[in-house]
Amino acid sequence: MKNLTKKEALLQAAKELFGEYGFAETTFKKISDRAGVALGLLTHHYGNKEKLFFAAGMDVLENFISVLQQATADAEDGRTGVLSFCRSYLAFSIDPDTHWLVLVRCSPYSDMKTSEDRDIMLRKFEEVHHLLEVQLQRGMDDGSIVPLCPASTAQVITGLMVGANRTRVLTPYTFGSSQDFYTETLAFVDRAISARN
Amino acid sequence: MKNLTKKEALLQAAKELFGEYGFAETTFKKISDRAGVALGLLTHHYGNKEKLFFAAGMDVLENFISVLQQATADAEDGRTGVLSFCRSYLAFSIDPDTHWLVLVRCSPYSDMKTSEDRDIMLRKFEEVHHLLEVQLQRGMDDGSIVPLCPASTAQVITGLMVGANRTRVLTPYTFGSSQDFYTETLAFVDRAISARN
Amino acid sequence: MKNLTKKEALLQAAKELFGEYGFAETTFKKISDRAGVALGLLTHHYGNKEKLFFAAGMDVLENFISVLQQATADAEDGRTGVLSFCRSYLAFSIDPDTHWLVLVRCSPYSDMKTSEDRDIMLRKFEEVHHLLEVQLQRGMDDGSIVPLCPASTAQVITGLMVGANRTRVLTPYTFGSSQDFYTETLAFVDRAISARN
Amino acid sequence: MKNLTKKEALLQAAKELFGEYGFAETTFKKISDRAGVALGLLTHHYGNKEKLFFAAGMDVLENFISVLQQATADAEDGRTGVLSFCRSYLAFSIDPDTHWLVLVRCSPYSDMKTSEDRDIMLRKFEEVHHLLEVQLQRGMDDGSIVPLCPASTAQVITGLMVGANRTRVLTPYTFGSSQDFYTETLAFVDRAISARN
DNA sequence: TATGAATGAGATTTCATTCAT
DNA sequence: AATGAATGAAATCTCATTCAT
Repeated sequence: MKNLTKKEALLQAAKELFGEYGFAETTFKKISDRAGVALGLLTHHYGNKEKLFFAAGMDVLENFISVLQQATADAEDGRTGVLSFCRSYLAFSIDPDTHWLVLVRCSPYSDMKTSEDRDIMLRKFEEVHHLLEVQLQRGMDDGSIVPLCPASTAQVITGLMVGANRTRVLTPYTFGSSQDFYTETLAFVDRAISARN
Repeated sequence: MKNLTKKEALLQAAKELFGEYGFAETTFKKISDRAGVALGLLTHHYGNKEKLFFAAGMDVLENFISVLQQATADAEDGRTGVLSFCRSYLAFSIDPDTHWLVLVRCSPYSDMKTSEDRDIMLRKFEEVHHLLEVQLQRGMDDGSIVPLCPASTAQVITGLMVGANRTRVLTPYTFGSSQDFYTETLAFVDRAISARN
Repeated sequence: MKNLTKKEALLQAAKELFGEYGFAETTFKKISDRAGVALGLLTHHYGNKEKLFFAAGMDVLENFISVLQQATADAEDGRTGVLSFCRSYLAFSIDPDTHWLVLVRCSPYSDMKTSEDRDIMLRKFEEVHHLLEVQLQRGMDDGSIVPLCPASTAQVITGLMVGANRTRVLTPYTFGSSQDFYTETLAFVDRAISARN
Repeated sequence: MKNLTKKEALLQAAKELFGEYGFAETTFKKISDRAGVALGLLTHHYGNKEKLFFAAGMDVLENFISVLQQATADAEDGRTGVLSFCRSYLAFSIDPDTHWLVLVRCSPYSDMKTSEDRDIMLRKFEEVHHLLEVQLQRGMDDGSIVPLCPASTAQVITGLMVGANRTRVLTPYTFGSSQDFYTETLAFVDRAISARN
């Protein structure tokens, strides 16, 4: 765990702190202290605070996307693929090792001001939508999903993931175990898309 | 429009600026300038920046709740009530006069740090969940909605509203008219809850 | 001397410090310490360091111009007016109460980067050229000055003032008393312009 | 043009950047980037920023002096020598290949703080004065120049060069072609020193 | 209630210089 | 000679909040 370069240690600390305290409440000092690194190294390696913020988010996003790719690749039909996508999405978000919260805070669904860095993330995030859209189309083709518009339904389901996830990680509203809440969410999606026999 | 007390002018300016720029980027100076009012009046009337932020959000939230109350009260059955709730939610969010964005930024689904003010909003927001839950229960009673857990389903649907709304007001992802996107969202909800005959 | 507002005290300290140490070596801390005033007052009253720098210079420039106006107004003919202009210019520059050095450092003849503030000073400085030009024209009209182009000669003479003054206040090159050096300078100008009989 | 050692490339870049942006606005990074050379070489070869600044200036000054030597050596009498000195001074300053601006910024007539490096330049600059003084003395001896004090007149004329040059390269005040302005300047000098018959 | 000058802690960013490789 | 990561002091500027008027 100590075989990190100083640049990597900085990114690691950034993921922890931005996730925990958000952008505004996280200072250069906190980051460099936690990373055990000189203050000036932050701008030396990452240019400025915002770039580091998005670098941290992008790192999580890339891991996230590869998990989703795996999950959808293994599915036997479109409906299963969609549900597997959703299950992995939610599972990733509550895994303490993923630093999910950084991504919540700099994703396109957060309220950061637009910036060049944000635009890059915006485009990267479209890969997530695409993965879902592919499964929806596949489900319509194989008859496991009712007829619907794949593009906009992908947005609706992503929206549901975003909202359910925020309910879970930002609010105190999920009574019962979060497992239950996520199970309900999956059931909701299933009812909305699956072709009944 | 000019018959505002200075205190009201401050709240008005706060709704505009917090909505447009967020909490951190909005300063006392900007608010008092926009309101055309002395800087010191801000603490005088509202105590501090955070209290003003939540006062602005609460003002929007109260309007929001009364719109939702109206919408659900008029419904003929549970399913219609739920759909009416959702339609009003989304319509409110794109009405330029409601200052919806402030609420987005200080709602429980945003990533503000916890504080006394936030807790108040948290509790107020439960009225929204309650309105929806009532319609879900009603729909199960009158047979227009499939059997499900009203409490957690209310959370799931609220989550969907939150996510769909963020997609619409924060991201550039809604191709087609936003009307279309919101229509798809309502159809999605309907498929997930309505009892088919 | 103590009946200064804090804003005035800041300008006073700025004139002293910018004059003595130049722009780069003068810090907010030094200025506010010398003025006995809070650090933040500097941006509160003057916006930023550069604006304060030019405010200090403009203050000196305005005093300078009114001295030159007086000096030229009293002259009996054009040649005397020009010489009086030069004498006053040089005298002003070695009067310890005028804070001349600030002006040297932000005048158009210094090497500050262009900025909005600098442009204002640039235009103000043209009043100096104009005063001199008027006397040159007058001298040609009354026969005390040889025929020449008043506009460009005004620039040449101003240039000479700038250079002689810099020799005097920035370099160690003026052997003999500076009085002598300035006397030589005036004699030089006189030889270059006066109509001999 | 590419047959520069890294040390020379550094000096070249320094002349360009210090000339264009001044001392404070020029950073090690900009210099090493422009030179295409590692950052650390700067201190390695030149010790520190100030030494590099003056090394750049001294390089220009040495070229300058040899041009002036040539110009005065060729003159047929003292008056012609002085005018040739002035003409060469001004021509050198507008030749784009000489990097004149660096010298403007670190010459004794600029407002750099005193330092060991500056003292060296100060002494070197005296050679310029000396060249001029020699021609003045020669002109008095050969009768082409009116009786005057050579030492202080050399200072006055150098001052005029400094000021005229600054008018030309730092201010926007020279209307007409700069050629015209420099011609006027030479005529002014001539009137002030030449013995009329 | 109303004003805006005053405060100073704190944040980000810059950058000359060092040094291990 | 050459590299560029690393350091941390220092500078500018921001801004919520206080307070005298």
